[in-house]
Amino acid sequence: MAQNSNLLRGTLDLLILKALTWKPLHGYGVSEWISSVTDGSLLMEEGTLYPALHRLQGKGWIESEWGLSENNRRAKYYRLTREGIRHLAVEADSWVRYTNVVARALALESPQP
Amino acid sequence: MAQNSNLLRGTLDLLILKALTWKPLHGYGVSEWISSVTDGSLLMEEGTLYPALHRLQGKGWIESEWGLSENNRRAKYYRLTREGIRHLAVEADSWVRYTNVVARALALESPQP
DNA sequence: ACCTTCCCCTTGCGTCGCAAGGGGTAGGGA
DNA sequence: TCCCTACCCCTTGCGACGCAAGGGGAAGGT
Repeated sequence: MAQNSNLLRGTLDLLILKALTWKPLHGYGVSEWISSVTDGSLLMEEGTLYPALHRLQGKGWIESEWGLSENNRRAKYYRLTREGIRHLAVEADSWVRYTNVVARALALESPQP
Repeated sequence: MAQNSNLLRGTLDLLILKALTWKPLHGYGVSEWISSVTDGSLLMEEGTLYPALHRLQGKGWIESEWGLSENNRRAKYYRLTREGIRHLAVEADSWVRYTNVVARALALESPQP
């Protein structure tokens, strides 16, 4: 999948929040999760990911805590806040409705071959 | 539908190009088409639309010609170029694949209520 | 004469993905 | 021992672009 930043823009927060619904993850883990659930087709640059995490924390949707990773490394673990859970639901719903509208528009039959 | 510019970003070009698959339209007509096929749920600001049209023309995907509207007004009509048609197909396909991947990720069952 | 609708445009601003840099540590292999 | 890879965090500069807020002008009705 070509890296289309315009597409990512509408789903980045969504994907990160969704990743954290299972358990607290560090940034690296989030990026691994995203890569895995998209069959490696979606790569997230670190220069995209980390600022995004800080942004989400600034909005109060996630909170962080330093800890130790499974590989015995210093890592910052992020967890969803109650507000983050709520926001994820709202934004996911809005995303689904929006994409449905667009999909319907694109599916309209145009004239000519 | 809340005006989420992050979502629009990935679909604006797509919607404009799709609108022009029927027949040449002026900017105002494009915005009317989009509003109509989305049941009025997607409003496009003029400060968004016109620069977008110029951008698409710059890429060679559409071309323009001054004419007279049905209301007897001076209007610039845009039409798809051959390249524009090709690009629309490619981008639409990429959009569908991308949204499918994301939809699948969002549909994964998270633990906890 | 005015007002609404139609139709075009630009500037300034803020957001944000990305490329390109930076740094540091753990563990294994040469 | 030394290096190399994998892991893990971060920032700066830049460009792209949606949007709010401005602008202008002409047609048709009241």
